[in-house]
Amino acid sequence: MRIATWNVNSIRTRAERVVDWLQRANIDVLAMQEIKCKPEQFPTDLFQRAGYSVTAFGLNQWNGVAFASRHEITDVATSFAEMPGFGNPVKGQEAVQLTGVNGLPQEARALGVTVNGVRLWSLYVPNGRGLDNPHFDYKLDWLRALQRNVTGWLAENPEQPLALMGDFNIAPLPEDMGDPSFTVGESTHVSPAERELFAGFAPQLVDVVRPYQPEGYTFWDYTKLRFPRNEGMRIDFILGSEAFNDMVVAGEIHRDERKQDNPSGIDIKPSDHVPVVCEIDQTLSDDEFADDFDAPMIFG
DNA sequence: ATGACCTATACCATAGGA
Repeated sequence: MRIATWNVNSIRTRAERVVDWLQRANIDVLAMQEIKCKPEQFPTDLFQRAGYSVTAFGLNQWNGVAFASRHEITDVATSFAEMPGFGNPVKGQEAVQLTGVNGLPQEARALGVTVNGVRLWSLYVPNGRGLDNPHFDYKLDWLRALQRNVTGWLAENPEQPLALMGDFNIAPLPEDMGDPSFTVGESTHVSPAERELFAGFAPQLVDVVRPYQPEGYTFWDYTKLRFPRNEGMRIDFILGSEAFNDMVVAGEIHRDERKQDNPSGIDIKPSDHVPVVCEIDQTLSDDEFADDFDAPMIFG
């Protein structure tokens, strides 16, 4: 099963390009971030015609997360426990917008699903905006709450194949930051606090792509010729539990999707992020329950 | 020269992005 994450920067603008890539890259499950629309505005038909079902969560023109999958999606969650909120309630979304642990309205930044027995989260970690901005504290609190959830989920079931996928808005290692306008001590994405929190997902969760793809960025700012100069950042990740990581057989960063010209010639501008992919072989699973996918269990 | 963008919206200016 080929699993991917992609901050698409508006799915309505880029739907044809995304679906074309799904087919070219033979992707089974895609976690999307920044769909920038409500579920009823999502171009679901286009995905369905290509053989993908869609689960989307968005409140307005900001944020928004979704999954597209060739396999059945179950157990949908639009937030995790104790997720903090930010800002003001979105008008007209009282029915679906939950209140965070801090009393503020939760944003559309997390979507949990189960596919083929694998628990997957599409995550759009808050940007932070600036080290002295309230959004930065929100970012750290949001990550701390996520970490508490991961600890809880794996304490409950240590053998569960689980992956956090998405735009973490953190460049964890020095080599992950190639944008000269970001400086340790002055900028978000590279601060010690953010990097410590990211590193804190280990050893429960590990970056499953980096062993296969040790170099390369996943984002280049639209401005300042960042892509032609290759001044990007590695901020999009797939973090897998031990059971998930044991099944991984490939990891990829699809850098060409940042190019203006689509490899298939579709005239749609690129997102500022590129897809990050991992391939898992579920026959490698040690989980006796996962064996159900291949052969009936023999009891007694 | 280190600048040059992109998206959505109560739309021609602003918010948000990273």
